[in-house]
Amino acid sequence: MPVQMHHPSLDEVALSAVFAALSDDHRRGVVVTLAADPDRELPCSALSVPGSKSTRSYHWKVLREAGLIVQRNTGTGMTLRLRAEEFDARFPGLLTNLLHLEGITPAPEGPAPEGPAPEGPAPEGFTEPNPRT
Amino acid sequence: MPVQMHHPSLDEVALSAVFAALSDDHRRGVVVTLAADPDRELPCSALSVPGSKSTRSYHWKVLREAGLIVQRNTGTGMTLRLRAEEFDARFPGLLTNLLHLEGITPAPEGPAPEGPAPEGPAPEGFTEPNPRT
DNA sequence: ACCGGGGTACGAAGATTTTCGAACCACCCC
DNA sequence: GGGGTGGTTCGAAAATCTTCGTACCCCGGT
Repeated sequence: MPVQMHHPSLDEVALSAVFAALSDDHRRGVVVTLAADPDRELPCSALSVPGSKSTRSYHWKVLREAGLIVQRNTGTGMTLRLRAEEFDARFPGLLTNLLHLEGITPAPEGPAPEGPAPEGPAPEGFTEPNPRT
Repeated sequence: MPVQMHHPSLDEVALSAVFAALSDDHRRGVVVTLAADPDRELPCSALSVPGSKSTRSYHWKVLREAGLIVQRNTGTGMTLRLRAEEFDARFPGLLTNLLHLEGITPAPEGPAPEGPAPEGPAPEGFTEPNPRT
């Protein structure tokens, strides 16, 4: 009924909701597409989610309630915008990592051409959190 | 029936399956608990997943089919081991990021106390993938 | 003012996930 | 070898997620 629907504050969204939202290929595709856009905002007519009007609307809702997008009303039509900064503040690195996994941004670690840095926290591999205390 | 059940190869698991597996609090708890262990392996009697025997077994199966764990038979009882290296090779950074989000490992970027490095790829914030080409 | 495009909310039907009990299997210990 | 412990699998029941049609709303154009 309101011309502006409800968007949760980022600290009331649970990690479970985020993973659930991202576990669907179409929804994940929307996030990736938005992230790849310079404005991180696109008319939802530009997003490739199959199904009827109501089905598409349902998916926007899931993404909205996971804190991933804002839906904005633009007279005719509507746009989806990725809540990139807010989201990254709440779940640091998640979005960034998703884009790496989807190949949108290059992996942070190509094979280092020279000069390995055995000092400092190497940002690659799976560094054990608790190396045998 | 076999004494050793089927574990998928990592490159036949889809990102969707991983997110679906991690969207459950109990299952995510298992992954985090295993990751916090120095051996990344624990008897499944040590994991805190509520429910009947069959329910617990069902959750191991979901995690197994997401490529997250290996189930090993130890005479009496059974252990779950996190497939950390393999998994990280297939989905780089995902596990690492999860541990940060769950507060198991410190965030890679505290507020740098001194000497900001405006050069080089800053590993924080949500760096735009495609800054307005 | 009416119409049409684009969207949301609400049920209901269909598909998938989660839970459980029962049947069964493998191993250890007495 | 028999019994108990710890686990898997198979259905079936319950809960949840997904899809869709319908009703309704808002806005812009004619």
